[in-house]
This record gives sequence, C-alpha cells and structure tokens, in this order.
Amino acid sequence: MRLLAVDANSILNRAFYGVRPLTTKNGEHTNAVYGFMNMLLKILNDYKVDAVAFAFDLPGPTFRHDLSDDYKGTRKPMPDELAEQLPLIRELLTALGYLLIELPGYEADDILGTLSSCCEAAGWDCLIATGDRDAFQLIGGRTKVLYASTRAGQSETVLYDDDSVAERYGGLTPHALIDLKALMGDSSDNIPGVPGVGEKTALMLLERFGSLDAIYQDLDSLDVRPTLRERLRSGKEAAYLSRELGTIRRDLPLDCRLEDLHPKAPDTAQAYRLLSRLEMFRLIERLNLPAPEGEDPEPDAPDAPEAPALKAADAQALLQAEGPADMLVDFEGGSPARLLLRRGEGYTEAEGEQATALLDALLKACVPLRIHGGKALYKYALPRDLHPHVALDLELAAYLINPNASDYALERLAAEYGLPTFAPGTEGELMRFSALCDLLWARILADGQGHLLTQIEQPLCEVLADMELRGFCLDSEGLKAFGDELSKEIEALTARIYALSEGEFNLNSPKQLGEVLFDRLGLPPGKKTKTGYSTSADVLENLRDKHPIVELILSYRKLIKLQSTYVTGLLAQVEADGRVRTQFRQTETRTGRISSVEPNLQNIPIRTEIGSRLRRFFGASPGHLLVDADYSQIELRVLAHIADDATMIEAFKQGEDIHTITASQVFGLPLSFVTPQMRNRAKAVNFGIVYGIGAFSLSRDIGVSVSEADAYIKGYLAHYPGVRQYMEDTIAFAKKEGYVKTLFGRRRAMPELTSSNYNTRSFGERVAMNTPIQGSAADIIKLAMVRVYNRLKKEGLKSRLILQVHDELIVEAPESEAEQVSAILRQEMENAALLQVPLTVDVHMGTNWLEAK
DNA sequence: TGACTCACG
DNA sequence: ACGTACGTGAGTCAG
Repeated sequence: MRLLAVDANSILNRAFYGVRPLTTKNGEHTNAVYGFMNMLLKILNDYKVDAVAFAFDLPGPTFRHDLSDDYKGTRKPMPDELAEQLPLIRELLTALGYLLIELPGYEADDILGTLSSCCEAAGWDCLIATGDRDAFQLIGGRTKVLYASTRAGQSETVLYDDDSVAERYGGLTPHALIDLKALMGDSSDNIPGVPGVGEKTALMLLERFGSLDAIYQDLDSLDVRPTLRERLRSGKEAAYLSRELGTIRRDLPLDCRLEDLHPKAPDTAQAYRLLSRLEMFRLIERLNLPAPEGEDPEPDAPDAPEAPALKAADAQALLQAEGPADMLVDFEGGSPARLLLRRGEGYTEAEGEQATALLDALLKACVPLRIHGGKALYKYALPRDLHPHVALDLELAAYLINPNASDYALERLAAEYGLPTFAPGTEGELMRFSALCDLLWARILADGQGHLLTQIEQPLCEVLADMELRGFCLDSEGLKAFGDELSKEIEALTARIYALSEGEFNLNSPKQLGEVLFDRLGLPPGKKTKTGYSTSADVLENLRDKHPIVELILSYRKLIKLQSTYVTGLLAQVEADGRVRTQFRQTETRTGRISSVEPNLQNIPIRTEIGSRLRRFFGASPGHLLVDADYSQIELRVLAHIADDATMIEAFKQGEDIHTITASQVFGLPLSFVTPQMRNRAKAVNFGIVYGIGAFSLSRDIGVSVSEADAYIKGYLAHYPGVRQYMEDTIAFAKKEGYVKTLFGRRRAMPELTSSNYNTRSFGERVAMNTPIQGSAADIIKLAMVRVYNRLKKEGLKSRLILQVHDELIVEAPESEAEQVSAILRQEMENAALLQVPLTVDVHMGTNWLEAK
C-alpha cells in the first residue's frame, strides 16, 4: 500500500507563485487552485497510490516555532490573492472525497512527519509531496519526497530518495540535514544557526565529524581552525535551539488510521458547482464530473425558461411557424454540413444537401434567427445574394458581457452559465443553446448593451464577412521583385556583419547576437531580459556610435522583417485571383477593437520609407481606385469629449493642430513660437495621456530627464484640468464597480485593480484610463462601418469596404464612383457620433495604398 | 511552447 | 522601494 501525503500549504504556495495570475469574471483569484490541481492530477497519474492525505497549517502560534522568540511575525504575510484561495482548495478537495488533516499548534510538515512514521510502522510506502526542502529529513526507509519546484514558469516534481539527497548534499544522509540546518541556519525559516557558519563550513564539519553531537562532544580537541572553534563554542546554544526548531516532529497525536485515508466517493455535484464557478472547465472534463441536473448554479441570473419537450417537426412546418428560430449550423468548406433548428416547440435536424436546402429556405423567408457565430453564415449567404436576419448572435453577446474570456465556444459558455453538457447533435444541445440565448439576452438588456449589440456588433458582422469575401488585390509580381531586392541587400549586409564580427553566427538568434555584441566585441549591455542580454532596437540605438556593426544590424533587422513577414509571408497567402483575404476577429480584443489575422493586414509597414514602399503592392483592381479615409486624432477627440475638458474641446473646435496647441499650452508660448521639437514632445505627452502616463516612460520615449518629463505631465494636467478629473473619476469608478465602460456601453471588467501587487494594480489603473478612450473610438468606427456599408448598398454602388485599420477605412471603388464614395465616407464617418468636438476625416484616393494615404 | 523582436493604430 | 504606456499578430529561436 502507498500513501500520498501532501503538504497542501506548501504546494498551494508553489502553485500561486508558479502560475500566472488568473481570475474569474467575478474577480476571484484562481491561479493557485489551478496550479495545485494540475500538480495533484499529474502526481496521481504518475504514481499509483492507495490513500491520500492533505496536511494543512492552521494560522496561529505553533509549538515548535514558539521556541524562537523572533519567529513570529517575521515570515512574510500571505498575500490576499493567495489567502482567498485557501478555503477554495479545501472545499474542492473535500468535495472530491479527500481527507484534510490539521492540528492546532502544529505545522503541516509535522503532520507529514507523523503520517510517514505511521506508514513505516504499518509497512506502507509514503510519498510526501511538498515544495519545502525541509521535508528531505524525513526521507528513508519507505518514505520518499516528491519535491515540487517551478522552473521557468513550468511546475515540475522531482522524486527524492536517499541517493538523490546524498547527491545533492555532498553525501549527507537525510537525517544529517537536520544538523546541517542547525549549523548553517535558514533565514527564510528564521532558524539562526551558528553565527559565522555558512553552507560550506557546515557541510565540511558534517562530512568530517558526522553529526552535531559528535562535533560538540569534545569541542576543545576538535581539529579545526581556532576561530571556527570559538564560533562553534559561542554558538552552541543557538545550534541546539536551531536543531530543535528544524526537526520535524513524527509523533503527533493524530487520530487517524491509514485505512481512513482511502479516498471516499466524491460529491460530484458540489465539485462541479465549485469548479464551474471558478471557470475551470477543462478540469471538470479531466475529472469526468457530470453536470448536476435541474440546478441553476448562477443564482443571480434569470431562471432558464421552463423547458417544454420539443416535438420533432418537418422542415416545412417549421418554415411556416411563427417567431424567431434558433439554429445551430456546422459549416464545412463553406457549406452547411449539419443543421439543428428549433422554432417554438418544434425542432428538426438536417445534414448535407437537406441542411443546405433548409438553410436556403430559412434565409429566403427572412426568418429571424438566433445563432452562434454569424460570420460563417454571412459568408455562406452573401455570395448567394441572401441576407440573414440575425436576431441574436450568442457569440457576440457573450463577448460584450465579458470581453476578457479566452473564447466563446458553446461548450464553454454552457459550463460558465451552469447548463448541463449534452452529447452533441440533438435536442438537448439545441435546448441548451436556446436557454443560453435567453440568459445572455436578459443580461445584455440589464447591462444596457442592447443597442451596442443589435445596432453595432451584429450588423458589423455582416460588414466584416463582406470585407473578407472581397479581399485586397496584391501585386505578386511587384512584391516578388521587391523581395529579390531585399534579398540582395540582406546578403550584402550579412557579409559585412560577419566580417566585423570576425565569424559567422545566426543573426536571427537574439542569444547568439547578444554574445557577439557584448561578449566578443565588448559593447556595454544595456538592459537584460529573463534569458540574457537584450538586443532590442532601443538598446541598439544607444550603441550606434560605439561600433559600426550596430548600424548594420539595425538595417538587417528592418530588412529581414520586411522580407520574412511581409514579402514571403504575404506571398504565401495570395489566392488564385491575386487577392489576399484576411479574417477579422470580432471577439478578440479586450477594448472592442477588431483584429486581423492570416494575414494580419492591420500592421502593414508605413512608418519607414522602405517599409511604406510595400504599400505600393496593395492595389485596386483594374478600373478601380482605393479610397482611404482616416479619422484625425480620434482618441484625443474622444478624450476631450468624455473628460468634458473645456480647454481641449476649444482647441479641437479651433481646428488647429492639437499637438501644436498642446505645446503652446504646456510651454506657455504663442502658437507661432512652437518649434518642431516642442511639438514632438507635446505629441508624446498626448499619446502618453491616452495610455495612462508615467514620467519614467515618457522620459525614455522623448529622451529627457525623468524630472523634466514629470514637469511636462504636471503642466499638461494643469492646463487640461478636465483630463485630470477624468483620470481620477474613471479609476474611482472602476474600483467601485469593478469595470469600465465606453460611450456606447461596452464594458471591460477590471480584476487587476483589487490586486495587492503594485505593478498589477498600476497596470489596472492605466487600463481603466485607456479602455474607455480606445474602446469608444472602436465603437465609433464600427458604427461608421455599418453606416458606410448600408449607404453604399442603398445608393446601389459597386464600391465595397475592403479593410479597417482601427481609425482608417478603405473602400475599393470603380473609378466612376470614387468621388461619390469619398463624400460618403467623410459624411458617414464624421457623423457616426455626435461629440462635443467635431470628428474630422481625411480622405485620399489612388491606385494603390501608398498613393491613397 | 514561451520568449524575443518588431510591424501597426 | 519598486518598475515603468494602451491594444494587437507573425516569424524565429531554443528548450
């Protein structure tokens, strides 16, 4: 038989510091519980055990450590984020049928020591799982220690027995570790040890004399240096006190027989409820926990509607029924492979051609649909000139309710909202989908997000689908030629770099590059990263004058980036008709922006001359023009509006350049006296304000002293008092309510603000300031896209939106429509929202993207 | 897979 | 005393 004895506090502690912070949507911290369970399941999987016990520390004084006066209060207090997880893991382990053991006055390791001696007596094997090396002293006989450590963020366990202890501690036996600690002490446990004796000396002494008692038996004739002998003499009391402190007890009055430690049957309903609240859905699956039936674990959510049993109905009947239909479709290769449909109490399912026929009929009849993930539906429908009437897109609703989630898959939502799992494919799944729609729709209305969902996000989904279908015309030949030029230059640069570095190496490896620059060439390393020297551009910038190789490396980096990401990468994605088609992600960002992947068309170079040349290859089809419209300073205008700052509003109303105005305000000079440098600094401050500024970062960005940067910020906030007030009010609101919101009611929960970690909390404060600004700007351009799309359709134009880059829209227009489209873009974008400041738009056109900017 | 670097707004 | 701007995606290296 074998017992697994877990030092629960120690493992929880390891998990807490080893797993990145995680919170549920309600802000409960869960990383330690998560890490703990992962480690436990791994151990149970790797080692066969018959019984399990979890030993817990109880707060309060303990007998062993009370021997030392200064013990109490010197150990760091447990952070709140960890303390709140302690009851969670206890509840979870209990629900899973395990026994928790604790004893007032004793620490967990004393319990482990006692359990292991019980095992020895009973002839059981004992595995002790802990993150505390102290337990190594218990090793021996049938007892081994599974030591949990976190290496490079990865948790792992290492099995220690007599041999591995000897290997690690210069041949010492586990029991001798007690004496080792008695001599050298342990600052983290406040064990004093002998003053002046460290690890080296202690190991030497034990190696030569065997034990603490042997050393002190005849100290006067001990064969060591006189100074050491004196230290030992004066430290004798400390040594023996330390030994007592450091000895784990193995004789506690524990009233439990080992047989009691066989796991009991788990309370699966309880475990399911808890894990579902903690949003640990994968764990639920790994533990094979069935969903409890007939329960609603989200007590504050409206009750799921009474579920009438569905009746199988034929497709024709459903088409003619009343009201909206709930539909789940799997698209495979662009057409529906499987379709579940419910309308009223009737349901049906269809596959293959039947599914296609049913879907087409539904779309032709304009049946209002509740669906999950509308983009695939639109991409099926639009080319067939069908226009789905989406009443509710569950995926988008879930995103608006909580943009922090990792995904919005139906399975995960069901678990999150406490609905049971069903075998995929039929009635149950469909019923559950309907219930989720009711639940989330009620929440959307309660949170005031109805308009945002039905007037912005859901219509936008169709726009994005249309843009994806359309694609962007790419001049492959031109791009290839550009790539060839790049290759030549890269080759030349590489040769010159190797010559200067006196040897070849992998230029793309930051590690090897760092070694060449800082070890071989002796350049002064600026920053360091976790893994070694930093070789980032801003470090290299500072080394420009130090060595000619630096300039070449910076150039190489620029060119290789263009080559690999934008030339090779893009060419690989061009479709047969010469166009690239990105996918827009509508539920990706926490602020409400959309993102673009495969390829990402939102980060095509423009800031450098050589990079911007790439944009020549993004063109309009023959006979067409690109019309490019971008908002001018939309984020600062949004800031002026929501901060209600009279000075900033006035500045925008004047229509002057905002950075120049800011410079004139902050430096106290008339507009005509503002130099380009002053304008640039003011511009950096403007950006910084939007991001939640700090003097340090600003100083680094514009290359002035921290105190100077601080003066700029102070000057800025003094001149824009409304902005200062906004910053304070927003953080206060976020702390009180736990979330921030945009002009159109988009929300973002802010769990970081309750952190006791200064950095995490500061980050939360900056996010609280930035999200309403970035998010409101995102709301506005999304609404503008819907308006432009509808307007183009209404006016019967062939022009189509093809790209959005956060504050910029691109339309591909037949030459004859270009002027009209320019006017439409300007009008619809400028009037998408009515703010206290005008929204202005710059419009350009050309045959390619470079010309049109 | 995570870390690093760098492209964009 | 401490670390340092918001939001993304892609290519590459190295364990």
